Amino acid sequence: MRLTLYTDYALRTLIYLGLKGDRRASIREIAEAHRISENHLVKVVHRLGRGGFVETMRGRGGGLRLARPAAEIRVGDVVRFTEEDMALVACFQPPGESGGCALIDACRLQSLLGEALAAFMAVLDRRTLADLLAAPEREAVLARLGLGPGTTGVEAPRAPGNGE
Amino acid sequence: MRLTLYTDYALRTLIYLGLKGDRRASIREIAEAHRISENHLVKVVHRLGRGGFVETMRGRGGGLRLARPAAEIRVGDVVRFTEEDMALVACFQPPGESGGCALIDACRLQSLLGEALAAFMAVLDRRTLADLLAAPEREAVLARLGLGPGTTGVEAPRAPGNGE
DNA sequence: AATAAGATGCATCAGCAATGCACCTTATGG
DNA sequence: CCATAAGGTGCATTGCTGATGCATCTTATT
Repeated sequence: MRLTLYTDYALRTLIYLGLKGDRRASIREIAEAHRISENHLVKVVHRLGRGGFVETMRGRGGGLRLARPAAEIRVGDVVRFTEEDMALVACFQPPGESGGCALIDACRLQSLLGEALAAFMAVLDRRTLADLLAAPEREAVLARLGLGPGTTGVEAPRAPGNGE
Repeated sequence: MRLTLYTDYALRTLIYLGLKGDRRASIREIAEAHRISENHLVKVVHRLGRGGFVETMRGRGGGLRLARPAAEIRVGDVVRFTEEDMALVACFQPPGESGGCALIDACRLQSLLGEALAAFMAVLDRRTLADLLAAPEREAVLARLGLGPGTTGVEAPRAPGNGE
């Protein structure tokens, strides 16, 4: 029972962007900060863009940014969006000659697992990205990522006309 | 986010044994009924045996049986036992030179996912195998599996001296 | 003994997540 | 208007590991 790395990367990217505030970040920057595959991250970011979670901008000086305030991005929505297969078990196909679960009607397993999954998601739906950022060690991590108040070492100057 | 087939088979095996009551079933019989790999099922059953969920008996006339009444087998315990990896996300390794999540201290993701997982398991812990067997269509499935009152076609006669 | 069951270890297969690569599109800046 | 820096897109490849198959052993019944 695991979430895919895809979802993992998506959440980490959103957290990174949340920490960064209104400044844009490039995919490369995020990939290097987390030491993950840039190629893979490209796809994650793209999908997050199409899902309305981040706002991407092409071309020079482009990059990405949260499309909405962190407090309005529910963790559950992100997981639901990035995690494709939430089936938990195979149990497809009606019973018959070509395989399939012979118990399908009798066993309440499907509904039980569905109920459990709902409970899982309910917890994630109660929290937003903002909750994930509200940690006591926030300052230390900002510094470690080079995102501190001084913002040294990161070549992403405050975008003009985007002051919040 | 999926459970392994391993867990799936384990649950289906227990359901089958629960439907069969005090009569023993062979691995082959269960594999054929569900049209799944006998080889794989062998390992599942063995593990269920070592976990105290089923009682196996070697040799002629052997087979397996629930080790405890269905009402005393909690679904959550089965899943916990058969599903090895309940980590959900990678996020291991402390931050440092050799990879690892740089956000590890700041992000509350770990604890949030842990909370969600607990909610998931709590639902499964509220139900026992007996609950999974209590379906209205029970009779129909018994017949389909050849486990009906007549027990025709299954060469597993009522074991002597095991009347409950 | 013969046979029918489970026990066990090892080899192999296969699906798919993960990654890499090539190339395209878009935008900014000089 | 070209160079460059960003993201967009599709396809090829890799690699992990769950899943499967095979061979052989042990145990128990008849």
